[in-house]
Amino acid sequence: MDVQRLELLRELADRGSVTAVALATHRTPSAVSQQLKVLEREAGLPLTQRQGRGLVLTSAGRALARSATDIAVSLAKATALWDEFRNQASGEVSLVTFPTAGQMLLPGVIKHLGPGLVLNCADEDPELSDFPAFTAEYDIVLAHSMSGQLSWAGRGLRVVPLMTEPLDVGLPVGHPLAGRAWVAPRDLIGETWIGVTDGYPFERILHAIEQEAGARLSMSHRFADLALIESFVIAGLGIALVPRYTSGRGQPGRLVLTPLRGIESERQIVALMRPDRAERLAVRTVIEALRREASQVQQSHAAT
Amino acid sequence: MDVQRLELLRELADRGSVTAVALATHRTPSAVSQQLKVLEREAGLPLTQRQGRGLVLTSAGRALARSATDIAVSLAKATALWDEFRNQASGEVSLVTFPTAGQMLLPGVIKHLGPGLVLNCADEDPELSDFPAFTAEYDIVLAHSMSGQLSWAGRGLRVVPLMTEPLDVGLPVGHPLAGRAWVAPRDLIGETWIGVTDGYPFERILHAIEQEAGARLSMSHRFADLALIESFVIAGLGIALVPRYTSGRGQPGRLVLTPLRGIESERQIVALMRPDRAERLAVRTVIEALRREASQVQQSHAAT
DNA sequence: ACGTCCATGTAGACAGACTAAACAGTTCAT
DNA sequence: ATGAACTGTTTAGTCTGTCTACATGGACGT
Repeated sequence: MDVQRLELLRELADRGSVTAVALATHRTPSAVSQQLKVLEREAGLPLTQRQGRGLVLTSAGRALARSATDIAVSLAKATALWDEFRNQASGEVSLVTFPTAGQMLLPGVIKHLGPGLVLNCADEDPELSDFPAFTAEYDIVLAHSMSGQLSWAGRGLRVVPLMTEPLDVGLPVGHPLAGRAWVAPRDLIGETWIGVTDGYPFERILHAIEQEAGARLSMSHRFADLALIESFVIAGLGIALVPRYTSGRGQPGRLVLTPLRGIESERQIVALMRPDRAERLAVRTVIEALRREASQVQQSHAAT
Repeated sequence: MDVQRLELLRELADRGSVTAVALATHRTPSAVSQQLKVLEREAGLPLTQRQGRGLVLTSAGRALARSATDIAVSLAKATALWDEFRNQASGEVSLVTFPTAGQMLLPGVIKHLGPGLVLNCADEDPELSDFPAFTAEYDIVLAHSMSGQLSWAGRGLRVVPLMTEPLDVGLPVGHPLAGRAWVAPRDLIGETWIGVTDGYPFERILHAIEQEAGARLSMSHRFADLALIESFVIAGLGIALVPRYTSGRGQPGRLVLTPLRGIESERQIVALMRPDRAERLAVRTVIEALRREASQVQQSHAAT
């Protein structure tokens, strides 16, 4: 029962193909296949099964892969303890984010990171992305979900809530509602909306508004990029739901954010991690920095 | 941070010398030394330190060895889960016992053990033995202690209580006290005692009797072997404290066991294990059998 | 039927952990 | 004081095991 081999099985469970595992672990597919074969012989019963041209785990294989995760976690815990002992958060940490969260949090985080800790960031369009899948590739995945709704529970991932960001109604200067301290769903009937592509949390809130107001909303466009949506709103082509902390940066003063009452209108920004990676000291350090930065952003907005 | 190397460090912590580790792991001392050197280089700071002609762990080394134990435990847990999955308790289990407990429990345990599980037993004289030290060599160590008093707490060992066995006063047939249902400490003043060698739990009870009765006891001999003590008692050379469930087998009917009241007179029989070994399915199975057997012995004596 | 995508065999190269033997320091006895 | 016996370490060389490179054999889509 070699740990390395078990790790390979776990990777197979995460990535779904021998080739992907080989790529991720800097090996040839042949090597992976051979090691899995040895593991299977040691285990005493089939762990994998051919399906089409691919390979899937048997129930036994999944069970063993779960155990492999436990081992990986306790191994990571041990090395983290060791790093604490020497108090140095070693190594590199990789991170993916969706654009707005990255813009809001990452610059501040990277500035306050100690030396010897390298944070490699990347961004990924949220519309077409399966956030949990990225945890195989990156140490930390910044994702968003509706409040209360844990879309990715039960996959065995570590979920750390970072902040909840209100979603306001974005209005152009001069709009009839632009002077109001807040608006209710019924105020919004008859407006033209700039929508976002499917899969966004915004979507559900719009439906909730429709439900509450008792009328359908007219949706004129569908964009993924926030800056694009904002420019349309500013141009008077419609109104939109926009995240409070990350809106209006491009053209300050020309977009009016108005809170929406009567509906819980917010998105939750969380960090997703594979449990073993979550234990690494370097990763935990970054997570801590993210939480500090998030609460700071929230406070600075509450003050104004 | 290789697991095998960490395991070696852990063994060093347990056994205290490179040679001992080499012997236990079927390697040459050279191999052990080399691997420890590699580990030290990986760890980044000294783990061992020469002391005299031996080698001791630094505080850093001890810390890392502790982590290594955690890893070993979770690894053992995983393989145990796997064995459960295939429901077969694989492999061999080694056990040491002091003579009386072995005589009382082991035959019954071995009889009811399933196939494919081999139990290797050995006995060790309890007088000169440091029970915890045997956990390095054997999977299960049967040890005894005074009730309530955990002589071997805090060493990071798993302790499973098996039974508490009363210690009665052994009298020869025809002794003035032999007809009594029970005796109190004051009844025992003036008797000549057959003692046991130092370190035995018996010792403390004798002291307690002295304290309670307010008089010193005269001790004529000191033996380790129970059968020898019994034969002296039967010969009328003195009386002795003997464990209730394992006495009088050699010459039935010639030794009278009389309960001692007014003093807690019992010994606790426990199983000692290294935490990682305690997780193995085969080991857990044996422990379960031991507990069953122990409670059965206790019940059968309570019935008479 | 073809090329493409998989996983898997086979042969050989390479790395790393081992043994054997010589070495160096400490302890203890004579 | 000196040698014998014990530590752990170094060196050189062997060997096991994991890797790569290349070839093979199915499964899918066109």
